[in-house]
Amino acid sequence: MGSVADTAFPAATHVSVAVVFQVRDGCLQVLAWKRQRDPFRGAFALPGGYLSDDESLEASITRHLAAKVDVREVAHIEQLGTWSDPGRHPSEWQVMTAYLGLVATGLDPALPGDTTWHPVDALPALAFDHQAIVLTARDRLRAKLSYTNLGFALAPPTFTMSELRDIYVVALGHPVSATNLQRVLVRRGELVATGERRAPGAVGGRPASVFRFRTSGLEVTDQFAVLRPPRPPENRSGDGS
Amino acid sequence: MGSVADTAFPAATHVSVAVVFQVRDGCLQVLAWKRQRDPFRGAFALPGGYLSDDESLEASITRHLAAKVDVREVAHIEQLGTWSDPGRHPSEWQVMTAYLGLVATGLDPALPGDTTWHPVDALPALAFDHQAIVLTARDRLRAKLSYTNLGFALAPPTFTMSELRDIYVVALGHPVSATNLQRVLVRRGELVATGERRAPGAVGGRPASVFRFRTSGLEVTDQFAVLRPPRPPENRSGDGS
DNA sequence: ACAAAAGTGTTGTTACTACACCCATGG
DNA sequence: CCATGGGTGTAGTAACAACACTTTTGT
Repeated sequence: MGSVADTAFPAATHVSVAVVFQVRDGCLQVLAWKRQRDPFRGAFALPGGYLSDDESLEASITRHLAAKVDVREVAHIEQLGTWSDPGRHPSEWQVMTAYLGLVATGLDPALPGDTTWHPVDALPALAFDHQAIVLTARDRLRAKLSYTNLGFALAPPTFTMSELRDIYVVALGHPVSATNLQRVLVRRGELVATGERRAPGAVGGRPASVFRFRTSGLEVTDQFAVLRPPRPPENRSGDGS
Repeated sequence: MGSVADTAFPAATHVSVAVVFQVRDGCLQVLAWKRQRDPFRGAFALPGGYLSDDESLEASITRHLAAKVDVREVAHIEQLGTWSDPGRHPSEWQVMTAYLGLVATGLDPALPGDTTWHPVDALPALAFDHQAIVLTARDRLRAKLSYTNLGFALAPPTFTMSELRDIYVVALGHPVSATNLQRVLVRRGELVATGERRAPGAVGGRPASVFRFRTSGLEVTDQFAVLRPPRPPENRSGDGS
């Protein structure tokens, strides 16, 4: 790939890590485990580890994540980026590829003793450059909630609009109207009503309609926010809708 | 970072490559060089090469790019992603991080003999998985032209709206109105008028105003395409702009 | 005068937000 | 019968696209 003068150097080690988010207890939380060894003994770190022989990064992060959480409960995972500052690890030349993973609200995966959820708004000291990675992951999540159907990975299989609204509020960090959220997501085709209704709570109130996401795979629902291509010059009468 | 069972494996080699785009001769072109050696002898490949000791990926791609083009003429560069399929290189276990680079229209950098521009719409056979990388890069460029000021990296220092329109048409692949493009970019604060005017061509026509981009660094200009946070209840008169 | 290119004014549309008001249930 | 939460209807708005029309030049 390089020119003739290039030869393979003693290669950097490559690790994969994952920022796994879940909305639980009313706040956005991230999975981290407590290091027992130097460097950063006692600090929390993101789950991950070394890339193995003949393994893709996707396979690597899935394998390492499986040691911390049941990966069947991770509804979505995507590559965030690769960090390669030579000084990012104190004693090793290490390149890191980070992933964003999402677990639906309501699940409570079994975790090993060293692993816990931490509110993103009140993070403990994190090892290496992991804090910056977490914030990058949160930015990615917030952006994609706006223009994709990524909510499917944060929400339980079915939900009322109030429940979904609460999830969006926590993930986005700003108020969201359940009324308008419903209309936006239904119009985009992300959400469909199941026809069921949820019984009201002890204090009364009208029973809420139950919704689900139409698909459980990532779809871009608003690709061209601006500068969209011109519509083909259809005749506007007699459209088949 | 990993658990106790993890040890460093014989590490994959890591290469960086760049998809360098320029709008030239009325189409979007990408920089590639012709391989003289196996594998893929005779095919074209993206510029790039091995990661060196104590070097970040950004430094690496800049260094390798410098062998093919004057990097001072690359107006913008950003990480695209990392490809790690074990089978992507026929004889070596190789992880690749790809970058997107942009060169402004009008420049004509000196290139080595093995390196040429290729229209993205008529690519020759590319080595490895480089064709997929080029298409990913084009998608990224098209998306970011819509919601950021990334046009600054494709346009010359100053330009008329017709010239800028032609660049956007080629990069986006669909018609763009110069009239509306001006209003959108000026309203967003991306574009400012220099006050100069460009003399009309031989066939006449009104002289065109000359514009420039306000900044030459990436800025997100339309962060919340949807689900934007509610406006704070300001009094709408007397804003300080 | 006329063609060509640039620029302005204006209307229409989409996809939202905002908010008043109505509906269904439990105590 | 009324508080509570859910849902509907509708007005307001930002940011576009579309297009007719006007301005400024060269021949």
